[in-house]
Amino acid sequence: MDAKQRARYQLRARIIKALAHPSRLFIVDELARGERCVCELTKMVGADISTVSKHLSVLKNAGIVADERRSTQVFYSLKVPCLLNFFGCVEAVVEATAKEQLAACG
Amino acid sequence: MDAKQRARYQLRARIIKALAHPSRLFIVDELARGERCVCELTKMVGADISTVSKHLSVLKNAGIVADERRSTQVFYSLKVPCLLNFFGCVEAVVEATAKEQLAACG
DNA sequence: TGGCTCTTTGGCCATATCGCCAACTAGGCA
DNA sequence: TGCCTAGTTGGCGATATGGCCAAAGAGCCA
Repeated sequence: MDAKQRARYQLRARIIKALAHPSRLFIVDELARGERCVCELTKMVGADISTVSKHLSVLKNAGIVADERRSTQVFYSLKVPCLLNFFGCVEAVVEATAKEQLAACG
Repeated sequence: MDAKQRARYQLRARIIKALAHPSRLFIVDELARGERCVCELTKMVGADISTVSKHLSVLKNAGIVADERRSTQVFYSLKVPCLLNFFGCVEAVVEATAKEQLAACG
């Protein structure tokens, strides 16, 4: 792995890392249904608004969501719909793992 | 987000988290071409063998790779080929972000 | 301007991650 | 058995992450 290749994988990892948190996954799923303001997401996630705001900035910095201020509210939207296909795959891993554990238990 | 839903997103996040590291992404990419033993991956990654072994156990615990001992070597293989589609999407984010930055620079 | 709501940022602490070294285990072979 | 290579595990220090509270911005309206 040379320097160029390493830089490439670091970029990718940064994006995936941004998705690697339950609250952020939930937010992406929710934004897939349409734009939401921070206060709406805060209620749904059930955490402090500052925490949710930080999660949103992580997603924004990774290029996954976009933000738009309208009067006093900031609305976030999903920039990358193809991520949704990925979740199907992740779900497949979840199910496969669950099956293995069931099998292991007899 | 109720307890059931939260557990669901935690499972997904655990899998995504396992992918959220440059070396582990590289390993997954490499395993997509065929199985590799730890020593081969160690050479390619260019880190300590203990470090690579730990990365592999992270991927294994997430259900992403499988391991098989053959004599003194342990071969790892990819269990979830659909992840490769995901990388295409991640790459799209990388490129979109790069374009934005170029545009921002004029 | 002051006051209000919505949102972001800074600070702090607890916890998790990463990478190396060192020690240990597994299997092959003389 | 002893010795070798391949791999895993434990431990340590450095660094990053996640959550809350408190404080600061941003925009509206009186």
